[in-house]
Amino acid sequence: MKDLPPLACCSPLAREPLDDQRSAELSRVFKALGDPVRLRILSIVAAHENGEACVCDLTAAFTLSQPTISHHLKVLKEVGLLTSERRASWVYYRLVPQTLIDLSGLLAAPEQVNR
Amino acid sequence: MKDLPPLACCSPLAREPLDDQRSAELSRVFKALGDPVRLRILSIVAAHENGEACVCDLTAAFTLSQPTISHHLKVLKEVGLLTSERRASWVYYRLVPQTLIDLSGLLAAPEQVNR
DNA sequence: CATTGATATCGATTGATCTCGATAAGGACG
DNA sequence: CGTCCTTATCGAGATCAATCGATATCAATG
Repeated sequence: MKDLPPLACCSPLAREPLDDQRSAELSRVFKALGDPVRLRILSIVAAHENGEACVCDLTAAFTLSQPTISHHLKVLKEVGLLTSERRASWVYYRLVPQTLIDLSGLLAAPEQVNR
Repeated sequence: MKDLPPLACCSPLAREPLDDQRSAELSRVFKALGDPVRLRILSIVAAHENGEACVCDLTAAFTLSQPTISHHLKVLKEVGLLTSERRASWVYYRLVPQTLIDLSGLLAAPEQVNR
């Protein structure tokens, strides 16, 4: 039995070679993910009741100051990973699923991700 | 007809709430992706003949200095996104598909990524 | 409308990162 | 073995990012 030919293309990254502008856009989103605090914030928001968490939930989960959490939330919002909604005194954050799906699809094709 | 209940969980991020250590590991990989030059390097390597490219292919694709490209390659290699192999005078880099697949699977479940 | 509680913004500081030129190290080749 | 070519490492300069305390904004409430 012969070996299968190597895949011509192992990642969607290769199908659309990134030009300068696209790589700049994408890198902003990955850079936002490139901080442990921000990753945990996303994880907490995603796992929280109703898929949303207020700032107070988040400050409670870290030993960081409230302005620092607020800063990280702003970064995540600016790149389209989170949205926010004010309800009374509280601001609730939730994931933007499509952004995560887009990134996921860029890194690997769905058929590669079998679990 | 009633609304469907909201998904309990829209991203694998939520299934395994990230602890301190895991978020630190993961953020290192995302941080490596968080630079436009490095994203383009990955893209060029992936799209290159046989899925590999030597450093000279990469320096030719940028206006950056050779030490700068070498630095970015080191960063990508340290987090497991690239491997390298020396053949004669040249060093060839290629993607590590599993790392991309793992990240992809963390951001979105395969069934979310329909294309 | 003054007060209180929740969140955002500002300015400063400290530490990390990108980039480069200079140089070292690894290999081919005459 | 000296030279040349390719790649990696080093050290420095400049820019960027994380964090904090102080303070502003916004909404509820008495």
